[in-house]
Amino acid sequence: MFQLLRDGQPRTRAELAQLTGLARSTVTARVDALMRVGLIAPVGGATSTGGRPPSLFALNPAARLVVGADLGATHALVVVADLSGAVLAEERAELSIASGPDSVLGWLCDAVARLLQEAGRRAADLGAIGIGLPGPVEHDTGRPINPPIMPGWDRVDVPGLVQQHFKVPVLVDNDVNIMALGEQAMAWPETADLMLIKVATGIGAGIISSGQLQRGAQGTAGDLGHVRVPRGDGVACRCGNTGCLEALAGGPALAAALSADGKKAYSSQDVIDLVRSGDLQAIQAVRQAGRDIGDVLATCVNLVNPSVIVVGGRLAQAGEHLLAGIREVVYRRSLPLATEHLRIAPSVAGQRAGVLGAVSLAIGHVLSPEAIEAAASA
Amino acid sequence: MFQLLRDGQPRTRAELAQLTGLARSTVTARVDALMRVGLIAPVGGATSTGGRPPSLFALNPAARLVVGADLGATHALVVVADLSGAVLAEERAELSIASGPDSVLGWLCDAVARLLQEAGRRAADLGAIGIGLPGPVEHDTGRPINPPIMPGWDRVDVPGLVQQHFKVPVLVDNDVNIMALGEQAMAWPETADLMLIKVATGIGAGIISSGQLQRGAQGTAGDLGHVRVPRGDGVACRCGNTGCLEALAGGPALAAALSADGKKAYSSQDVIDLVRSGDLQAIQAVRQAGRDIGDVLATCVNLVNPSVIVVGGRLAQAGEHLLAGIREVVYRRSLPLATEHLRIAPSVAGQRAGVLGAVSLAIGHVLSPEAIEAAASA
DNA sequence: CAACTTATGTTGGACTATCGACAAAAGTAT
DNA sequence: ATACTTTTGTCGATAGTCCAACATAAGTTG
Repeated sequence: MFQLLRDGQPRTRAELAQLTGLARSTVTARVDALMRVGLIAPVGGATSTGGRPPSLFALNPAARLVVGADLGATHALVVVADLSGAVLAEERAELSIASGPDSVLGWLCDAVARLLQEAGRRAADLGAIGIGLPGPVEHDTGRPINPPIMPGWDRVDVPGLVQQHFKVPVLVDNDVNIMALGEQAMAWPETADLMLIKVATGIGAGIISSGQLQRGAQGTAGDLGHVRVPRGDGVACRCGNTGCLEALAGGPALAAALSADGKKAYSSQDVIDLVRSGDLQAIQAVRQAGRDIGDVLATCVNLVNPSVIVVGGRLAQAGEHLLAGIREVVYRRSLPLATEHLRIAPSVAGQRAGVLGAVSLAIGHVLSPEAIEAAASA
Repeated sequence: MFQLLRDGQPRTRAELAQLTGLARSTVTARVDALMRVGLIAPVGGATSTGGRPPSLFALNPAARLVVGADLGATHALVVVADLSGAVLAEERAELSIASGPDSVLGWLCDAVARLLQEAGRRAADLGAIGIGLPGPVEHDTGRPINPPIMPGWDRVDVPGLVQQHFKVPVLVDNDVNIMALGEQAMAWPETADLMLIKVATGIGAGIISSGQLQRGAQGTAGDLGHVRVPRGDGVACRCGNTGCLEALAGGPALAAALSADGKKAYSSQDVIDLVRSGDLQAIQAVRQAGRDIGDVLATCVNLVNPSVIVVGGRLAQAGEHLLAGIREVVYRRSLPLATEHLRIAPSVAGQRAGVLGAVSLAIGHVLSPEAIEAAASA
């Protein structure tokens, strides 16, 4: 019943009675309980229609706080947000994930403490913490599993470490997965089948199907970086194989290709700068990268049949060129049935997709029926 | 609580009380209710351990019947089964799906009536009907959507037509999806992430992820037949595109390739016969088809990270050659993380996978908590 | 056969959820 | 101001679920 109020839309008791089919008195009782806990709050401004004006109330976003953290390979972003997903305070740091769990999570906990103070709230107001990590994660336990770029993190009990400082549920997931959640929360709330493609140093996909994040048997679902593409024959990849998508269309690969042509491009950012400055070669390279990615995505579209593909990650910020390349191939190669209603759109959240997804994950936990039940009965 | 008995394993009241944490008296009450409805029945043979011997009981498979139907392009198979999935009677027919819904579903209903009689049961014992169709289906409504090889079926209300004869829930799904369900029920009951590949005239995948069948936004998920493969450059496909997997590794494609070499191969069956007779060229062709399919599957494995891939469909009956080709490429091309615990296995159910999946779908509906609740309160 | 052990059946009561009806509140229309 | 309308608050009645304790049944063990 409370789930009706999750959207944050104000309702009246009479409306709820109508929607749930319960008696008005029952609705009143439950509303009272939720009000006492503070999860819902009255909101003024109800106009009478000839009688006593109804009293509106809605989810109280300030009832609890959540933390969202996006820990990347070389940088980290942490925010404190309310239950509506509005960011109250944030902190960014250049921080190498390779410095290990103790160092990184230590910084994280310190940052959370600072952000709470900045927001003028206390640790007791925290409802949950969501964390995104750049590698495979066993979501049920919150442990990274054989992460390639996170030395020292293998099977570390991340929730346990964080809970030494904050005694709240800690939800950990892959960074691409939480980006997918973030984009869905921001831009596609009605879409149950969404696929997010992150194109940066690596290339990965986060899949939301039937409204549920698909993590796969070992939590490695969506790893598209090392799929073989025909055009890549013979190109060596850091993974040891050849012909990987990442070795062809990843940021470092593009930079290398351009610098071989005499351009000054050593990083993904340089590639983007070149594109923005109108460099034709760079534009062509990015567009071709889009085509290569599209080649793989065409298969993915046929396989999972999403209704939206969101393209995010650093390289997606190089204008429409990447998107154009992807669209070009996907719409040509995928089945008409699957592409008929398929939209391919740029990321809305951009660099904040990850952290917003972590927030969304945490909010989802705080507002889950079980958590609400526990809060209301306590 | 009833869900504990779904597995069919006999339990005692005391065991159930232990497992559910409920009081023994509560368990007794519920057990009585289920017994009155007939859904569970006593099963003898309990040995005492020093006191009064416990009375065992378990799901009563005979309580309800279900119908499973696998309607293929040119043939149809219908069975009546009990709640354990045991087939009580079956009927097969050479029947073209292209003869239209009225004709095909008419035959289906007649066949069900005959099978019920054969099993000595009445229509009132029916709990649900599961149907598999060779094309995309909108599962919620049971309507085929733009099916390529089912003229006259577009958006037809299949459940409605069947329910004119049998007033029970009718569940419709894609044939590959129900094959996946069938294999899971038969051979991999513990596996939550399973992918079934059907290799026959067409090539398709049924994906079960986190225990749930993935149907995609329009119900076309798993359509791998028209993915482009590098080796297929220039080969025309019936879909109008070129380089499709199906045009290279589908049954007709293999037959055509072999007959171009002077072999007598006009159908998928001929190819299988050649392989079984030890024809080297045919074996090589099938193995190469396996490699081509493996090429696509490698991408799929990285994307959905299943723990089992089951290879079924007509061409999978040509011994281990197809499987060998698939394994060869998948284990080379997919990420070590994803293949570490991946098993690639032949179909156990074979030609009956589809119909058993339809049975499984129907049983799942009959034994769902809602259906049980409704039955117990009635 | 008597004592003991284990499992099942039964009963009355506590607790909760929900409803329907009535009373009160807070406006509008005349 | 008065009547009317619409919404909200309160209270007792009812049904359903679950439990704890007791009584009974059906074996084993000495």
